[in-house]
Amino acid sequence: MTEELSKVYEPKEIERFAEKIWESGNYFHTEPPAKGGRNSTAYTIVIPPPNVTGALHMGHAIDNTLQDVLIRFKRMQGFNTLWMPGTDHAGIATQSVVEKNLKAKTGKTRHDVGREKLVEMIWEWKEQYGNRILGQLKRIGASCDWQRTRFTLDQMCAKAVRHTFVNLFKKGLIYRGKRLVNWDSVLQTAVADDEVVHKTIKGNFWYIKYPLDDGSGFVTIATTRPETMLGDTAVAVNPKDKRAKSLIGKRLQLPLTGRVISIIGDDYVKLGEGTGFLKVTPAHDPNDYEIGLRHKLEMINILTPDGKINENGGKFAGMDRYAARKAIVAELESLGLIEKIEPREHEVGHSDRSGDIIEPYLSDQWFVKVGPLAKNAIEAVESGKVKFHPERYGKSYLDWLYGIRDWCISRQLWWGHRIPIWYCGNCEHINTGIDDPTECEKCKSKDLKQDPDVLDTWFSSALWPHSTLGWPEQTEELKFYYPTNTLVTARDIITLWVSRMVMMGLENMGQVPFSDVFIHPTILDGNGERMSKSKGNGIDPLDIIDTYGADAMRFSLCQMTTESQDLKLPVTKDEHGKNISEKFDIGRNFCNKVWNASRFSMMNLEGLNYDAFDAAKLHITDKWILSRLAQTVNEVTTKLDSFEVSEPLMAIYRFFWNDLCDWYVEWIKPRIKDASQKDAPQNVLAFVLDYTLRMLHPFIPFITEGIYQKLNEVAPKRGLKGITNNQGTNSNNEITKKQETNSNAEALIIAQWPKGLDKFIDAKTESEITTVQETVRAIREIRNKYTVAPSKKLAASANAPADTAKILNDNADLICDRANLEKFSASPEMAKPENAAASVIEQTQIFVEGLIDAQAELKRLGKQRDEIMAGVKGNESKLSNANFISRAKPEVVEQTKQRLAELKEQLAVIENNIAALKNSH
RNA sequence: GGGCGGUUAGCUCAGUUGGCUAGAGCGCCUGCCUUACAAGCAGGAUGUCACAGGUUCAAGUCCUGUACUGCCCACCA
Repeated sequence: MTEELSKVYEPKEIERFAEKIWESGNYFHTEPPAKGGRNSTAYTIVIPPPNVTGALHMGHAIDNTLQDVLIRFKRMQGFNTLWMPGTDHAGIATQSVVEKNLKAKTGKTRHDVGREKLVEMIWEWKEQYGNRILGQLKRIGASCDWQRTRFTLDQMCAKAVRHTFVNLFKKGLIYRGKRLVNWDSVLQTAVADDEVVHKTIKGNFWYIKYPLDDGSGFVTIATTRPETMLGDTAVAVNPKDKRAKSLIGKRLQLPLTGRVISIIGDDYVKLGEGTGFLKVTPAHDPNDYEIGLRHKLEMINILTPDGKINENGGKFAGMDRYAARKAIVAELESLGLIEKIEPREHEVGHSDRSGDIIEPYLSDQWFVKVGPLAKNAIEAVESGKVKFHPERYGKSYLDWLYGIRDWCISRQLWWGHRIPIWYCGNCEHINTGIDDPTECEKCKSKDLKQDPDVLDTWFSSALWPHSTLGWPEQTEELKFYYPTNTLVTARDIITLWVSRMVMMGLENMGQVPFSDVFIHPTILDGNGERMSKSKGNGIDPLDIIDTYGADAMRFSLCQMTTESQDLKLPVTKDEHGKNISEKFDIGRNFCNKVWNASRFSMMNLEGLNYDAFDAAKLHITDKWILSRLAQTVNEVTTKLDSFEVSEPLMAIYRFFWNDLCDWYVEWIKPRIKDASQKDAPQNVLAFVLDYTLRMLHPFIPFITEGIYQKLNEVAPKRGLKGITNNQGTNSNNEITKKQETNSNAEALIIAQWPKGLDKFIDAKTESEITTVQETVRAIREIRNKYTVAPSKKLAASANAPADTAKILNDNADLICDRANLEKFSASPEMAKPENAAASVIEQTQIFVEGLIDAQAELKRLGKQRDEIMAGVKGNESKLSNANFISRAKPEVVEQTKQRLAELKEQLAVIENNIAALKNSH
């Protein structure tokens, strides 16, 4: 990078270069100011900690890119900016991956190796894969404060978890109880409601006859899970059912078990549903459980933790539940007790982690009583203390909280935060403590046994915004960086995670954990399906980075980040088997354009003289590009602040490519080569490039930093002398104090975000240049239509109203330059030369001389006439409508009138030209 | 079953409070290797804004309904 910019843009090279700059300046790291206290100069984001189970995919890429955009934007604005990184231990997910691995390699189960050994193995796994994830984040360009990297299971987080549990337990908000929970028979643990995914599967509806005890017949029940009959303790019927009166209270012989059960009446049974008779299995169905409680029925558990029939299943004991289902159906069939079998599709809960079918299972579990916590979390959003962007996602958050049920937080796993509860061997007392208790609080017995279960992963994730800052210690970090500012995530964890962070943040800190929740689109594959490992449709961001570069990937992802809820990302494989997608072309092409425009600039900034700059000598094109820059800065800043990403990025894109490259750079080429004129364009170019790099930096940090460093070498002293003030620092942050001492900073990452350019906004200049550009385009169009060689110089002229003619004449050199003309002039009296092609813009006729193909000209003009005619008709019909005149806003009516008058004039001119052409034949 | 989205050019998508002839990128067509850039330059073609009603002077935009489609939530045997 010490030589001039290489001819070809090489993303890898510049990525490595920029990384080194950032590392050597330690710019990602930040500390609270010495004087302390949370104030408006802090800006904090905590990363949604990726699970250590695997590698990152494009969903993470977009999530972290957007966080980095915000962080870099705010850092440049001078905030003391902390992006807290880390990973999540992801209890079930990680343990099951390691267990599978163990089984595949050694054939052993977790019980073979034991708790301690298994946990050790998982830690090893975590080291390996956690580091890989952090490596991926670095490649994406994430400017996290890596020195603060946390893990949900590390000492600091563990302390926070322990405190939270003990506090809630002492408040009575955590309790233990025997409840029907979602049981995963593969992982052998309870899982939360939201870890259960419902899938439609094809099953059967089995109609089974239960004989009446008195031999007077039978009732028929219908079920999708026949094996659960082993646990039936009643059959229910709606009391309003016609058959109810004679049957309630009667007794049934439960087939295969010989158990006698009663027929009971319960409103829950819906009339006309099934057979009208409902088998009641309180230990294996949530509704039946409720019925069981109401009627004080016996609850018979028929399953073992690993999903087999237990000793209560008689001769079916020991069979897998699905084998038992078959056997039971077969036996019932042979007994003639199956009335019929109907195929039926129904919703069945599956474990999100193991994929196993969830069984409702009665067991002792720990719960959080969420009512009071949810109430506060609801209030936080309803009062606007926490805002969702886009707003509509606030509704799913609130809906969920309004319907919330107690949260089962215990898991029968080994990987996770162990529940800080000790049972006394001598009395019934349940002990808890922030430190491990050594004796029972009540009877002083030393016979204590810790609860074997661990906590749901989300319990520790819920504390993430404050646990990572050191809570419960009142650290300087906690005081300064909490509450955090923005949480960036996808919509699928609004309930699982966002809501719980709000609950726990309010509970532990008394303050919301963040003020804004930025929900970005979900990335789907080309078929519109969600990416997942099992489907094999996930895309590794490193594939994309290898092919297109990190900046190109970031650009494209940002460009796609609109308010829509999904992003389709069709990919194909290249010859090396890497995923590629033309969606990233826009980013790659743009980065290439930035590279080349910068190369051009560097080549033309040699000898830049800051002190020679004279504001009085600014050319109209200089004023124009500065005005465009100022407008763009304003738009970008406003939109980024309101969580728009695509729009501000595309505003810079248009400015950079269409204004700066297509017009300004071309226009200054002659002046910049002329020693007597070069000072203004050189200084303006350096300034505009500098400020454009600043705006682009949050989106494409590597390439902009690389170029900025080069710019610092080529033009160490820059800015517009006498106009732009050297921008100082507005921060308390030690790092950002290093911000520009002159007009430039030592690194772009800490350069000041552009501001205060409103003085450059110049509507008159912009409108004049627009007139010039339209004229150039009209001439080019004619050239193209006549396939005039680009190198051939032509002569052109224009008939225009006096004011327009003046603008055109004043800028004739600009027009000649961009339309490749040898001469151009305009006046209100200008006549159309013989053999000239003509075009009409507004009140102006453009003539390009020497083009005499009458046929082609007629065709061109005919088309132009049709277009204008359509406009005339549209406006006429509006104006002939009395209601339009009377009801539309006066300025709209006035506009329409003017527009119509203009169009009519143009039409007349074109028709004259057409007539003249025809006559000349 | 409840809730939230989507349907705009061949493809992937923008379109803020209703208001000039509905836009971008890619792809396509024509002409250019013009000393920053062929990953480029100049120009061009392409739309019943899903469908049906309604409100309005005016609807891609607001309202109602329909169709298709995606996601979230949900204990129906």
